[in-house]
Amino acid sequence: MRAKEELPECPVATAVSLIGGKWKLLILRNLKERPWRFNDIDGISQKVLIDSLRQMMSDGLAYRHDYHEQPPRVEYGLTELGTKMLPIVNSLADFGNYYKSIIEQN
Amino acid sequence: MRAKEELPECPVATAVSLIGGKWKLLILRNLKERPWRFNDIDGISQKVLIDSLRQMMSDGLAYRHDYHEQPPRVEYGLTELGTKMLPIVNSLADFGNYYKSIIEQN
DNA sequence: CGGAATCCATTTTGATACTG
DNA sequence: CAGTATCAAAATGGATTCCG
Repeated sequence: MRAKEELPECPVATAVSLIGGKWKLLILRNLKERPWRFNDIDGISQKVLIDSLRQMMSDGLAYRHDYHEQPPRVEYGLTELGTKMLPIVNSLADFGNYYKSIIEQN
Repeated sequence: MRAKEELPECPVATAVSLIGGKWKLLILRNLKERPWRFNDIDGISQKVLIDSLRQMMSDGLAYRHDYHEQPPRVEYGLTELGTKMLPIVNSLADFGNYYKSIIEQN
């Protein structure tokens, strides 16, 4: 979790600081569907994926569970706090669909 | 407006492609309040501001009105399509407020 | 498999000075 | 005031190699 002092005053800016960056919203979209195993996201590289996940974990939005198996198996998912972000994903999806429908009319 | 072919299939990815980047959501937050004149946004530089606004205009989300006065006066605002993004800003604000309230409890 | 660690290229962002 | 132009700095992205 962030320290209070690091957060902007504006709530929108606070949220942006948590899910900004090129990929976090898409990661969120995937985590929403199901806790999931490494790999399998669009065109994101391993480095960027793991970096993003670690930030989300340190912000209290995602968790990681290691099954301690061989071969390795881990699982990522949203914490309860993380699930509170789902309305953001939904409003993005709504707008995306609307935008696409407008585009297609023309 | 974007061409259909440039848009990702996923609606979330579509929305992210429109409001991604470090500043667009904050610009959207400001445009929401009122059509407004240049300058006066947090710590954003003129260059980034104008670059972002131009992208938003070319995507059909924002408009620019030039009053053709001396000294120059222009006004930026959201198009009707742009206002359809406001639920995104609202969900961000809701989450931001929630996150801050959690932080303060600890 | 699920990473970690490097190294580097590209993209974004930002600071400053200048113009009509 | 509302921008341009230029350049520097920083964030981000990606490829590759290595490890338990």
